[in-house]
Amino acid sequence: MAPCRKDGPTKKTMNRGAWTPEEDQKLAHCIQTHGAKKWKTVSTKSGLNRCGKSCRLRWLNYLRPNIKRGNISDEEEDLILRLHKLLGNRWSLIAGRLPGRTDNEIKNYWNSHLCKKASHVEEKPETSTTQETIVQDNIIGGSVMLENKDSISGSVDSDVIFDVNEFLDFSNDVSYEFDWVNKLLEFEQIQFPENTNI
DNA sequence: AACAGCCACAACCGCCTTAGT
DNA sequence: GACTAAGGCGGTTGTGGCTGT
Repeated sequence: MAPCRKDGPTKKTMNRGAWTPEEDQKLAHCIQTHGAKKWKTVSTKSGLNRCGKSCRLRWLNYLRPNIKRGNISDEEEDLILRLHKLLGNRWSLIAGRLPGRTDNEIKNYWNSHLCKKASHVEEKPETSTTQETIVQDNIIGGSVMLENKDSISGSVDSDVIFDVNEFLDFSNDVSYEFDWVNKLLEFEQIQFPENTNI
């Protein structure tokens, strides 16, 4: 969609750039009243000369409660690497598995830190892109069917089936639970035992 | 001390999807 | 079903701070 629509303030008259503490305060106050969904309403009622998208971004990335900033742990980093391998640049999905982290933060972290790391890993021979293709090919139609691929593993003796909707449904996860991660890592180890030491 | 280059990150842009009419 | 407004997402850019020369 267009960033800011014709009705209301135009691009030229809108506030842009860094947010001030006063703006943050106004935004937080307005969201308390109107909720963090109706961004058009929030942007107009708050008196901020910002478009709804800008308000949304500011809230989601900085003002939202329970946000973790900085200090991405080794565990989280490893998780990001693995998830990126599995999901690609689906930052919102990846962020959904890291409580308190935002897609923007993860995206930035990836671009500035992990991108190099990942490409370095890929330079090594035997790091298969085939497996990625297989995983992606299998995430179709609401379920993930991971079949026994002799050419890759040869040691798997049964099909593994995930419900991708369940797998990617992050709505119920509040705490830092690793059940799903374990599931993923187990799968990785079964399918690609040679590639578990990222 | 001054400058250049690099890096990290906040914010913006534009496309796509979804919801409402 | 067509149209419009709004939300969501990923890519990109701008800028401030840090580091090396």
